[in-house]
Amino acid sequence: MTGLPDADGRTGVTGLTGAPRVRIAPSPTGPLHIGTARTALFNYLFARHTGGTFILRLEDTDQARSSIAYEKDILDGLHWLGLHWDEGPEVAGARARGPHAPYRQMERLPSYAAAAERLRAADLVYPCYCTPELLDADRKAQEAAKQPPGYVGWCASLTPAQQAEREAQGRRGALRFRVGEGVVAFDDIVRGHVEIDVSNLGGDFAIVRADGLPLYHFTVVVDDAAMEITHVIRGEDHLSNTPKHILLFRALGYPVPQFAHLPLILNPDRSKMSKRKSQTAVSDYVDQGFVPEALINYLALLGWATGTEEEILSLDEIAERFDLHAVHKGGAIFDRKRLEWLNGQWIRRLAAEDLIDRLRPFVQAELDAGRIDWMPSDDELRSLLPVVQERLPTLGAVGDLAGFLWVHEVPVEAATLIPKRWDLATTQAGLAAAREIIEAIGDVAFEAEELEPPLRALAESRGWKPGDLFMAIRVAVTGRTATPPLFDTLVALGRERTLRRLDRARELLDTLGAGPG
RNA sequence: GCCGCAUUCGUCUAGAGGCCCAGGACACCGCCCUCUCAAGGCGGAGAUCACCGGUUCGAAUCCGGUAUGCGGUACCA
Repeated sequence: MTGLPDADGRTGVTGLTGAPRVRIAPSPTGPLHIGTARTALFNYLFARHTGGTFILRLEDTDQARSSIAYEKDILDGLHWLGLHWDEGPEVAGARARGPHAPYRQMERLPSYAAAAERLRAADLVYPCYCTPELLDADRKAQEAAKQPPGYVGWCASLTPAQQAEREAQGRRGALRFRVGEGVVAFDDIVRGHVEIDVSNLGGDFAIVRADGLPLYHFTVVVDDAAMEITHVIRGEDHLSNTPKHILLFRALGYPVPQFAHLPLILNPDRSKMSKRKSQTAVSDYVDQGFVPEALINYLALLGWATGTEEEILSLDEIAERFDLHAVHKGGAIFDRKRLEWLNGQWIRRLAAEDLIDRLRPFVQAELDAGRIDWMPSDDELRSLLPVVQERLPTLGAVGDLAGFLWVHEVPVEAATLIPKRWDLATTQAGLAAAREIIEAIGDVAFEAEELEPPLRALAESRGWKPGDLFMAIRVAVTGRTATPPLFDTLVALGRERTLRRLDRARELLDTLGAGPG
């Protein structure tokens, strides 16, 4: 096996001078989050722009919250976005490939144990037997005294004999890292120079739990070193944790990578984007019919700009232009309206066959939900594209836009059937006359160019505004006041169904006329 | 509380001392196109560049302070 890297106690700082190696390290404790996707994107862009390597590593040491279902959601989402990684697990649950495998932390336990042992041998770490209750009481006391909370160090100077005594009682200690004193400084690629005094770190922090499972701050350092990560590109929420990581890199004798902390994506109230206040799951955007091109394009421009006025850019075009130094420092509110606009832009750019392929699952979903009665053929969809493509804000809008074509009967409200400027009698007359004209046009000639002139002529001869006549017909055959262009709609519906729906609408009007009032 | 980070139109942003009494885009409003809805075109409104002081002939851009916001402060990641 390839585990136990650095068990030889390597201490020489070799430096990280080769091609860049970056990683995205999500925890499978929830569905793929927009923020994680953005971090993944920026790592990917940096790797592609610099000819570096992009790695996926799963941080699953929080066994209580991690699950294979979430792992699958994360991998699926990243694949959907087109953010392909060079090393890491391709399929949820499956073994990963790559020179530093495995890429799941629960499969890398021996390496953390070895690293912890090295720190223990150097007395840079010590077992702490404090109970959660004691820790909690300490914290409360500190809060009450307006003191910064932190580990007070009860177990920092236990003698080997005292430790042995506790172990003999069957107590297992967590491992705490001695933070020492001084100031940790680093030059963040996006934030610039940052300095934090070690006294603000909250005391000696735990790197291994009492049950033996390693903790985040520890695993991230051991793995980043083992995987030879050169640039740690992550969310700003980790900025304050960075000194802890640097201390560990040094203690372990590893070269310290470069850091780049990305601005946060915000809720409308400017707090960190959260499930409570925003739609954060990438899968929800997929389900609603956003195309990956648009989400990528949107996310890339959230916290970064090309410096030009280019706005619609593909993943490859963005990678060509990407520069980590140009990333913003301030957080950015997630603006769904702008995402929708971008989505429309990308949908309009799709080739016909591609659009049909992407639309099909959404039409199928309409069928599954019982909102339509049958599946249209690809030919049918293809003939609809000229009038539908520019009207789709999302793929999911297809049912709303054209669903009336694939149902046996369309619900029509009598009230909307009568155009604003018309009354009942005019509408009845209009639909009756229109019906005759439409019926007179044979199946063969049932084309938009054949339908429009005679209907327009009818309106003129009666002194009606064409728009009113067309609106009456529109509502009669679709049940709605907003649809694709009328004549294309009639053609898509076909002569028979158009006539049938006109008849039904006229019957509806007749019952209205016969009713009270 | 402590530590850290941030702050240009409602939103995303351009801007790295004079080209900016601040440009683009989304959203909004109006007009055009038009059978509705979109798309598209044109135009409009919208930012005393958080505030105060300093440096400079000149500051959105440099320095200091203040305010506000956010993040972190776990045997979560």
